[in-house]
Amino acid sequence: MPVQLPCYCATLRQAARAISQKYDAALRDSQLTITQFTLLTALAEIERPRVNDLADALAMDQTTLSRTLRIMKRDGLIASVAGEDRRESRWIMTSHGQERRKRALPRWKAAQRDVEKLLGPDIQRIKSAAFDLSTRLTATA
Amino acid sequence: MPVQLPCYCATLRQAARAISQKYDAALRDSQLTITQFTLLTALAEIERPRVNDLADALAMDQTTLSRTLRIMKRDGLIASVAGEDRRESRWIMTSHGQERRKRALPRWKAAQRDVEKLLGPDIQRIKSAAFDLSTRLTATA
DNA sequence: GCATTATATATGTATATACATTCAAGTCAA
DNA sequence: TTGACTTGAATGTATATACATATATAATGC
Repeated sequence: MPVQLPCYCATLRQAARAISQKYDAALRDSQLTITQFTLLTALAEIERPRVNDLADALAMDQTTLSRTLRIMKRDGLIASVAGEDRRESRWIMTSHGQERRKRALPRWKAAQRDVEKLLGPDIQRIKSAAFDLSTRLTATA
Repeated sequence: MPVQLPCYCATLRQAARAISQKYDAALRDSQLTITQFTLLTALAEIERPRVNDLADALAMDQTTLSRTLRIMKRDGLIASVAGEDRRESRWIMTSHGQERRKRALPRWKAAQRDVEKLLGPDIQRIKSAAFDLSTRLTATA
């Protein structure tokens, strides 16, 4: 059994690891990690974002995202297209990516429901508190 | 600015990333990551644990821990000693590890206080909810 | 005793993560 | 217009993470 730690960071990391394992397992058959699924979802909602737009929206480091995008491009899930500025490139989902996301969606939804059952109504509170924390921490950084 | 995502997993990962950056930055001068600091703290409290004891207590995968311990051993922070069973080894903090942890403690405490200020009393709720989640998720796994 | 099974840990491989730095391209001021 | 500065993204390097599997040792049943 896990032990109660005084450290907020360690406790949050614990929870993130545990929930990630659950979601990754749920998505395994769909050949997507939860990170990749999240990115595909972001691409479904943000119009031709640059790496930095995604980094901002997802509170991820640009260099982290850079490598993740490369992997997903290699696997044909996304593609980069030229922007106006020759430095930047814009990212879009390929049809292959769209298909895979579509197949993954019900599994993701099932995982969401499982977590809701597991935690009860607290889940909404913890989610908004977690979001608050990200927002405030990235703001002061 | 980060975007509100419906995914519990993505939101928790976001928060874990953000808070980890804060703690890692706070501990940088002490030459410890928050992961390593957490492990040293565990070694201060658990008597000669095996890898699996630590994995259980910290809700980490045994293979993950295996690599982290190797790094910390390489850096002289911890040492392994023989157990009764020839398969297992038991882990202890070295005096070097104790020193480094001692130096890191005030920085860690400062980070804790900062987070408390940033989130207010919600922090306790999110912490216990996060712990609940780990416990329940690892129980059903 | 020996084959089978169980347990403790490590390794191969792959993604996830981020800091420091580099590289390329755009902006702007003198 | 060119040199300084800024900005967008990638790379070098290192830790963090976990699944599948391997390895070594112990326990167990016959």
